[in-house]
Amino acid sequence: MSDPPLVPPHEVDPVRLGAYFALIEVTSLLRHAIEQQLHEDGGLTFVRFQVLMRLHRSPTGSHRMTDLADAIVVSRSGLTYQAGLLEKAGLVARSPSPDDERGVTITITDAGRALLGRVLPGHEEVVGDLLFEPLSRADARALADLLAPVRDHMRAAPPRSASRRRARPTAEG
Amino acid sequence: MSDPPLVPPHEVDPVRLGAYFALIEVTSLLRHAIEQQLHEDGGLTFVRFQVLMRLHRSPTGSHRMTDLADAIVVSRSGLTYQAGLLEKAGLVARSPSPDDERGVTITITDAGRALLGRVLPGHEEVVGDLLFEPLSRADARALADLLAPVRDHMRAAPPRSASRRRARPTAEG
DNA sequence: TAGACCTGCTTCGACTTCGAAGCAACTAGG
DNA sequence: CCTAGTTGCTTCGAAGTCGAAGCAGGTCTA
Repeated sequence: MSDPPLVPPHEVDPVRLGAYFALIEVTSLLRHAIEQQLHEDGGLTFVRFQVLMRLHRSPTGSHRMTDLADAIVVSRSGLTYQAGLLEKAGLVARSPSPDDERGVTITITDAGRALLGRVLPGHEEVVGDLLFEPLSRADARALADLLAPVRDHMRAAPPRSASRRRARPTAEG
Repeated sequence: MSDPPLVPPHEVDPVRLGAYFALIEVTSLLRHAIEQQLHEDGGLTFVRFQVLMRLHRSPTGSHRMTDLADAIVVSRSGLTYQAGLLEKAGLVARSPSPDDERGVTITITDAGRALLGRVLPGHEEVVGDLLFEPLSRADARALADLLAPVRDHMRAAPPRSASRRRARPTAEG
């Protein structure tokens, strides 16, 4: 008798819990719907779509591989794989970076932009219907204003397993 | 000359765009950090963690497979796979549902709850540090209040490729 | 009760994803 | 110029994910 509790009881802020759960659930559902639309309308996955979008929105139409991987939050090897597929499909081109021989620059092609043109309307429709339908203009702005600092904070935070686990306020610089 | 533009120019609400991008980026980064912490602290993936959490928070400690798959937004086959792993590890048990012979009820074990107990502190730390650090209490509440209706709307929406693509207001019932 | 249909779960094959290891090219210090 | 260490990308094997197909168990209608 009197076993220690399997999950030590601790009070979790229910407001935070609700925000966290809703965030995970909303993006899971949204991503799922987006994947489906992209697949139907253009044979794309969300990752490949993000690659094309980032390149398309870049002034030069291109990026270094590593920068792109960080931007869309995917592993380097994962991006290599997807870039290979996109290249085989003629949607991007890869070339050695001019300044650094080991670097690879990935560039969107006209075919890539054309595919985006075919896929974007449906994409906007899905996002509009699912994410923004229940949100007023002010709500959308509020959401953006809440998430922007969070994103900046996460980007600034030690990218991977640095610190953590030693949250004690030590005197290290 | 005068080729048609590859991507037809259309005005996208920059506020919506910012909210959408920030949402995707924030959850991608958050999920990445969470996966890492769960793996280090308990050899769990996020999906397996979600399974255990849902079961743990259920009054009976159990769920039907299909309901659980819908709840955590994963395919049925995917859940079957993960449930197999969790069962092999002794963290859950599967049994035929009492009312419906083809249904399978999955139940968390004491070992499953114990593992949660070991993993949850680190989990809360990561979520707190990354997601909520830049947010005030009021911000967290605002975020939850914004996302709750979105979640409800998404849950209510036709789960998969229904309607869409015929957004034109036709006279069909 | 029979037949047709539907549902819940699992199996299967294809694809995606990751981290570790490998390789080429930069950089620093002598 | 060497050597050592670092950085950028790819290859490789292991694991996770999905949808389609399969199968057993329900449900409906006559």
